[in-house]
Amino acid sequence: MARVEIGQHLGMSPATISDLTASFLDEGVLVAEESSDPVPGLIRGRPKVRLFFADTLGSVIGVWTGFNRIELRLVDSAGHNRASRHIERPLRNLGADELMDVLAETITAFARDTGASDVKAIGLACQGYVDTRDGIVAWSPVLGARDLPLASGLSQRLGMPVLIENDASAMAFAIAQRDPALRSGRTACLMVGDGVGMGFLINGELYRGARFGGSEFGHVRLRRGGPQCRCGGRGCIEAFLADYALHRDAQLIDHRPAPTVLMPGEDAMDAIVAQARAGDTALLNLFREAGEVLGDAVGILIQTLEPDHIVICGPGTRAIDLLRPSFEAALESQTIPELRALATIHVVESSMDLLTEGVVMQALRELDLDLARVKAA
Amino acid sequence: MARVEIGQHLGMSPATISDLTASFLDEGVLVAEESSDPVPGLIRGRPKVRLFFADTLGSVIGVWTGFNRIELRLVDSAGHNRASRHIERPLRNLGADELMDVLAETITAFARDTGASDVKAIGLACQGYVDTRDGIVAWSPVLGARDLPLASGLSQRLGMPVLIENDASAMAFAIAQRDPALRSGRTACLMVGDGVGMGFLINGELYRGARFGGSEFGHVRLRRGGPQCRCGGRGCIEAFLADYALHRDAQLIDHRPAPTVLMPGEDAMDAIVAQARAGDTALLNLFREAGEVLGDAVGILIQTLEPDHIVICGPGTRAIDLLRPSFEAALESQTIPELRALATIHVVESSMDLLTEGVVMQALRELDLDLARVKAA
DNA sequence: CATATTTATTCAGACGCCGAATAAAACAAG
DNA sequence: CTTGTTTTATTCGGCGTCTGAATAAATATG
Repeated sequence: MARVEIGQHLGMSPATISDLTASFLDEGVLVAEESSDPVPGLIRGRPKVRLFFADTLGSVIGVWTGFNRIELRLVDSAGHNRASRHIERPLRNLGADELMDVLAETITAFARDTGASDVKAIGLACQGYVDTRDGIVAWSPVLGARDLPLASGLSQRLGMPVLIENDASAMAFAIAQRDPALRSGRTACLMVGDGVGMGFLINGELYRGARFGGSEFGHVRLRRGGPQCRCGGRGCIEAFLADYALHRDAQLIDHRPAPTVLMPGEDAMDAIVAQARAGDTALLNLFREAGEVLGDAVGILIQTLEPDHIVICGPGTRAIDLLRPSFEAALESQTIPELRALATIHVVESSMDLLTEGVVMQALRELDLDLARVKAA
Repeated sequence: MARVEIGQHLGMSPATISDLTASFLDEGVLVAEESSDPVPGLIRGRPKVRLFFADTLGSVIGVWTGFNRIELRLVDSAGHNRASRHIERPLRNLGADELMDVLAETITAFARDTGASDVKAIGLACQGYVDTRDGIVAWSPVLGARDLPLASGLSQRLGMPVLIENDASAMAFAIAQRDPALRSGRTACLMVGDGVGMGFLINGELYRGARFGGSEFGHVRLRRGGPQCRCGGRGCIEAFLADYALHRDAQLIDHRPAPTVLMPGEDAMDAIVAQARAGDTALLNLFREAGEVLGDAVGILIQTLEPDHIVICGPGTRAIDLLRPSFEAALESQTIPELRALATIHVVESSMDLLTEGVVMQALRELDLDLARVKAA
């Protein structure tokens, strides 16, 4: 954050950083820290002056569209969280126009209610395969539509640039921004929640596939003839680990009819976990199997990508204690020890509101790469 | 190859290329094409003069160590193949020193016999997880030893730099050098032969994992409790598709005892394929299952990495006609159509001697990145 | 032979970055 | 209070890379 530190990060001399930052300071894009350190301790020498982005350059709204929920967050140009909100609203099977109308209205209402008059861009994270270059949702387990031009549609309605991103990718990015260790080397971030997604980072940058999207790792088939998945297939990783899958299978154990609501709420999931922790063997078995699938999944990632870091995150980590024994057994039974030893496994109990932070940061980065480069340091 | 083309590839102006190449031409590193095009056709304007690397700058020997075979190739600095040889020699379970002695002697004899007195470096491709930075074979299904410092050991014996590489990575690199389309975007190259390996290229550069190695995708477990694999596990992709696996299972069908030789020769494999093509239902079943596993494997790659290109190569392609129906069915049944459509699937009937070409090119690239940059264009 | 077309080279200049010197801002010691 | 030490920031001359414009070179067309 201080000029010297920026230089070290970027491998450039302090002189260069002074040159570059001078113009930004003149323009008011950056501001220098006012106060000196209150208790600088035993450090000698001229104190470093940290630089921050000004908070007057406009703000960005980050949005996550879940299965039956919308999360919103307003962030100013200094990166400060100004407001956030979540709304219960089923989005499944809306028509394309209807969906975009609902999203545009929700975003407009959020901006109005929070008094945000300087919104410059929208970052939107959603489930499925997202073409981040053209702003198209190519495929989604939630939205019925395929090849939906979501970014242009929203951009037209809102009159500002809209960037869309896969939700697991946004989460991966957010988590890596919090932990510098995850920004070096290869980090595979498995998000378990509404579904299962994977964001993959190489040296802090999101891996992009053939159509500038991320991975659909959650729909890798692990068990032939396994349980039904939202994607229409059977035996996908998601069909064992996602909230809807655990909830459905828990209902089936109780011989209750298949649940009418496809996506359970947070409290329904908490109840299942509590019942399992209390010793319900049938439920424990369910989590044991889920842990095994998680171990198989992480094993595939390790054998295929040799990552430095594996992150398991999202609401699904609420039951990590129940998953862990079978997870570790499955992982060990199918990975080469030398490779397994290379990857450190992190469990990050992140909630979905971290995700909106990620999509905002990614949007800022895309919108102004020069600024982002300085910020990244 | 002509200056203008190099500039277009590197995104630089022709002026810059002239500057850069001028010094190389003076030093004799590059040579300009003498003859004008014999039949330039209907092209107007001053004809382009192509530049080549001189063939007098020394040569490189590329080596592949298989299960019971060593392939050698001598390439001069212009990239011309000067000589090649293969030797039947079981390498399994040799001690570390013994193995390196054998390799050093084989390479020395090859250089002597071919009159190559200007060998500047060795590129060596082998199976297993290779730390390409430190030149260490961290794990290998062939060599018993683990964390074997193969590069330094051979370098000491031969008195020249030795670069080692995973064999599937080397093959991927070689194939991509032949087809420019594979050098843009993401290319996953699945090599089926002695074992199953995968080389992954991003924009023509080999993907490197946490320890600067490639993937061990062949040892992803696809079928719990499946057949025995060389790695000690069960149900790995390799345990269905590799030559040794097909040969073993073919023997078992005939109620013959398990074969004593672990790795069958090319003619033994050809015999099995011929028998299957003649209509042997049990063998056809074997290939059907192998094709299914191949489809599952490619499905995982597509869902995880969203590659632009999938290449299936290596000796195992000899039976691609037998694999294809079940391969395509398995692939279709478990991939999201939008993602599957992004990846074009190439079957390249490459033999292992292409591999030595790849490891030489990779070695040249590592040894002199500046030259390689020009050559890549 | 003039014209068009494409390739290659020359040259002055822009741009980014750096090293060394210098200035600035703190603390420590006498 | 003065001097020295330490670390941060800025200034400035200069080096190296690359570029655009102009020019030269080499071929085909009419």
